Amino acid sequence: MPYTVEHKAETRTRIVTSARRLFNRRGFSEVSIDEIMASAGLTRGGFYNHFKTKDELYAEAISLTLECEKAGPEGSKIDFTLPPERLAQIIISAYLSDQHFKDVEDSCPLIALPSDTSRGGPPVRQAYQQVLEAMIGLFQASQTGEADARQKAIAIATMCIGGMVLARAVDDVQLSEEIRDVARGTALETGGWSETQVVAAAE
Amino acid sequence: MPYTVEHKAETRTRIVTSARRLFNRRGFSEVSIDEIMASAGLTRGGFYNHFKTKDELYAEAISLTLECEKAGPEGSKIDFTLPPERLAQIIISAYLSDQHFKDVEDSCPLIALPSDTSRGGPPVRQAYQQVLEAMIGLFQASQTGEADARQKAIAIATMCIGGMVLARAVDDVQLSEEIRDVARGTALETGGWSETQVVAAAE
DNA sequence: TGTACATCAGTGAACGCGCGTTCACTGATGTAC
DNA sequence: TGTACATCAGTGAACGCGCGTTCACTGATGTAC
Repeated sequence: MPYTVEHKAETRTRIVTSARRLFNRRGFSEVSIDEIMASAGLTRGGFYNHFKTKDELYAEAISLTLECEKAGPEGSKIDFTLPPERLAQIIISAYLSDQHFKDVEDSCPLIALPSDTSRGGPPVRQAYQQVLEAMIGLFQASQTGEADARQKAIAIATMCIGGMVLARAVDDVQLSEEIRDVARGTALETGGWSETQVVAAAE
Repeated sequence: MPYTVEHKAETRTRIVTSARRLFNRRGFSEVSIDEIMASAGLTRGGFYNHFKTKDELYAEAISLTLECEKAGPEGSKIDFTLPPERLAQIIISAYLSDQHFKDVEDSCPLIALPSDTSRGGPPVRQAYQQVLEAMIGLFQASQTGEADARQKAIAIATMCIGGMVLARAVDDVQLSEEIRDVARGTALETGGWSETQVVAAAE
């Protein structure tokens, strides 16, 4: 048996990672297999040793987020062992941060690809849902004791994702910031925290 | 001068309307000029009598919403002469309604095309921003007297659009409804209204 | 330990297809006489 | 009022191009002897 199983798995992951970055920037249909493979250091034809069709990639590109780190941008090394309440506050801030806003390629696919996902088949949508549920679960864990913990978690997630989606679509940088500021404030307030609290926690 | 100016303007509008519906369903890049023209009852070549490139259509397709009716789905004839506070409540409910959720083609482009817009040039983004600002302005008008009227308006808009974007991307219908319910409740609460109030107002 | 071999990940030319755009044309129309 | 004409909205064949996918191949590798 030539080449190890690990070798093939590694190559496959490299393809999915390249695809995720390109999809985040330009969407599913505007990225060609040629580009994905070249970006992974491979050539066109080899793609079909790993995937049956291009569509098969979509779901995997979105799910990739779950395997590496739950939410938040690549660069920000968030400590997921923190107590849930503090973790939630930090994630809200990181999610709506300037860094995450600008880092399109490595950003959360929930922000970059909702429209593409809406138009996709069940596999992509299920992957999207799974990542979203993970995010909701994270916020829900910060609301222990609250009767409407899940509702609050959903509201916070909607604020974070919705705020970033709008901030990215708009042309004016100032409006973009304004939306993110409001989203951050509202999300924190919904969670029962004030903005100053988070700043203090970050120090 | 053969054919009236109105005739050409009408045809142009017909093309943009067809494009808007197709874009809403499948996104900018997945719709061909052939399809748009056929859907408008015309043939391929004529397109370039009205537009220089395909890109020119994107902004116009999004702006179209402003000219016809401000926000809300095509079917729901919303009375924009109502007092701002009641109008806002009705719009929130209509925006997150089952009808608007299912009517993809005639839905608000803010929901259907945020990802496509993010990847587009300044004209599309400006058009998107204009429609968003109109929606924010509408909610802001319902908050007269409030010091943070604009912030509240932005939060409500983010909830409405973000909620619908997520509801459309997710695979499970129940989760989809759950998100819209939470978004509706939170948006109304942010505006200072209760759910029951709106139901009463609708009767 | 060294070698011959079978496997299969990766290559790159080739395929058919549909796209955005161009262009020579046609024919419905408003206008000048 | 009736007609000949100029205009230009709309037509549809044609263009070059890049896409997703296929396929015969190649050559690096782990394994059997």
